Amino acid sequence: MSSGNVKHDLFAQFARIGKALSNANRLELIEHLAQGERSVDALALVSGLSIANTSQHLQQLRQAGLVTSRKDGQRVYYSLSGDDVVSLFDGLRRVADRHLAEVAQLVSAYLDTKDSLEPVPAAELLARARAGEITVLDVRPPEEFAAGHLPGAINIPLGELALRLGELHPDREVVAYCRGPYCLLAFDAVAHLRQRGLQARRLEDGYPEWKVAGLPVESEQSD
Amino acid sequence: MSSGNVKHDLFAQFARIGKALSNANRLELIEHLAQGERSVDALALVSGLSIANTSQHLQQLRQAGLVTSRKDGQRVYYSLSGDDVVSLFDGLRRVADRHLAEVAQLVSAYLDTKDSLEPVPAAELLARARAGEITVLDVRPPEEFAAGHLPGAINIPLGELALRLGELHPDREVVAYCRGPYCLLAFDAVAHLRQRGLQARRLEDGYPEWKVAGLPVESEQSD
DNA sequence: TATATATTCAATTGAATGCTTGAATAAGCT
DNA sequence: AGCTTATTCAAGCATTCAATTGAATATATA
Repeated sequence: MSSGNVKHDLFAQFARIGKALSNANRLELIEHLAQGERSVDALALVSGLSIANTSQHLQQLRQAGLVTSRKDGQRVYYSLSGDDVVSLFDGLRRVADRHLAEVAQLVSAYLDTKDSLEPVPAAELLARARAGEITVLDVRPPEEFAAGHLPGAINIPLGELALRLGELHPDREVVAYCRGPYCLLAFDAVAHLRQRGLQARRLEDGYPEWKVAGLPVESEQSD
Repeated sequence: MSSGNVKHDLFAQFARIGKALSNANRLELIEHLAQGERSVDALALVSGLSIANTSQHLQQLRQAGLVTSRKDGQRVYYSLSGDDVVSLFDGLRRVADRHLAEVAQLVSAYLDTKDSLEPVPAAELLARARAGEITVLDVRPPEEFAAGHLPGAINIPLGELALRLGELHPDREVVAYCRGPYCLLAFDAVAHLRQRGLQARRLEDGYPEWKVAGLPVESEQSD
């Protein structure tokens, strides 16, 4: 009995975390937080939830130990409570990928519709970027950007795109890229930008392919 | 919008898995299944749930893609759908360990009460085992047992203990051990056996310590 | 001191969850 | 064919959840 109770209590604690992961909106918040500390209203904006609702979900995540918060001035910043949360989220994604048929369907549908976005070949990007006709957008995290990126590219991670639209020239076509041809970040970015009325396409490949092809790159140091 | 919907749908799928992990009883079922394929009634027995309730939880786990089932004769055997489920569960446990104060409290309370179980020193176990006064019980998984175990030990993984009590001599004291001094399997086994009215204590250390101390071991090959 | 801004709290509503109970399948056994 | 065992299905009840709404705290700015 004593062992049984403690064990069950322990599982009940684990279940609190499972419960925190049992809602799509909370998972979306976690994904945004995986890119760094965010305030409540920034999270509400990117997730499309009301402020109050966002706040309440964040509190549930905090009670489950998945996020922490700090108050600075009149706003509260939330962040993931550790890298283990990221890998837990990854584990969730991986299991879903492998064992839920619905996920495979969604992903393939996703990629299909995206092919209608007419990707830009590397040579075309290079020529038009040199001519100043396009904005080259790198949607990877800053660390990866710093390690190397396309010449003249500006770096706005996908999660910050909604907040930093002002940094893009409104009349110039945007060409987005990320890690590789199947990296979803660039798809998302293009879809997002088009929604906002900008002209946007994605690079046919990603940064690694570009580099391997011997095309010019920049890194923070060489700048 | 299109991107937003697909993305949200994708998260909704991930959330299904989170939901499956949001209940203590389901987590307990997963833990048992991590030790191998089990029938519904075996799971109901070890988890203390009603048959119908167990069946329903298992169906939820199956719908979330975490377990699969096969029918053999008149019974249905469930098993985890992959190793990724085990590591997902591990991730859950790890996050809980690190970020939930309640878990730390429970675990320390657990270990405290267990110290009242007066662990058996290695030398005493060796002497009394040779004299045939005690049953030496290894509660680790069969693979680990096969790789090496204490001389004369019998192997009943913790999850099977409830089902295989009959294999233990009812009047002989049982000394249980597992991986190490903080391995909870042996604690659980002792608590469980005492509940069932057997005399039981645990070895002070675990198998690795025993082996390192130069005490005699057996393995399946040398048998 | 008044007035925004950012966040949280509290109350409410409709839907979902966990568990129980009793009936319905379905596969052996005699 | 009957009987037993193992599992699933279906209905019902108390509890919990997600989201909305409007009010309540803080913290800044004028």
